Amino acid sequence: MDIKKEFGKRLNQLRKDRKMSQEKLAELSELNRPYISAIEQGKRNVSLEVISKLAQALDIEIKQFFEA
Amino acid sequence: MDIKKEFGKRLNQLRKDRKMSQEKLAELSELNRPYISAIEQGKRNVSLEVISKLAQALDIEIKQFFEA
DNA sequence: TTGTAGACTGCCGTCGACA
DNA sequence: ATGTCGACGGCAGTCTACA
Repeated sequence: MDIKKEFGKRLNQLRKDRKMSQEKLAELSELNRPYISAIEQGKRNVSLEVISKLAQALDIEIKQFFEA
Repeated sequence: MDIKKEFGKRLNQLRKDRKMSQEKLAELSELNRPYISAIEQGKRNVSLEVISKLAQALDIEIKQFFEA
């Protein structure tokens, strides 16, 4: 499957596991909410720095985005 | 350390482990050589699709970029 | 073989607004 | 709480060329 869609699904999963809203994730990651929405739908080709910010916000290591 | 620098160092390490030139890596990943050079020096904020291409070229999984 | 420069196109990431 | 739109500035990624 497309890497963007995979990443988006994983992000959505990790966020929901934490019962966190897109709004809250946007705040913690210092990104904006519509952008988080698009990422979770696999519409955006996010950069390393965005991946890093999201990992920090979710309190995980980057590699966890790419593990089952 | 800065995530871009970390990624660059790791890419350089993985490439050299395989005794591969930047030129060859550029060819396999369908990127261009000057760009590979900049990435390895931590100057570029690469995207998910580029990370994916580099992983394929090196025949590794993406998570290996983010493991020690 | 690698680093660097300049110029270019397209898209990332932002923001306000509406459903 | 989430999806979507439109407009925008800045930078990702390309290419040629030279050290």
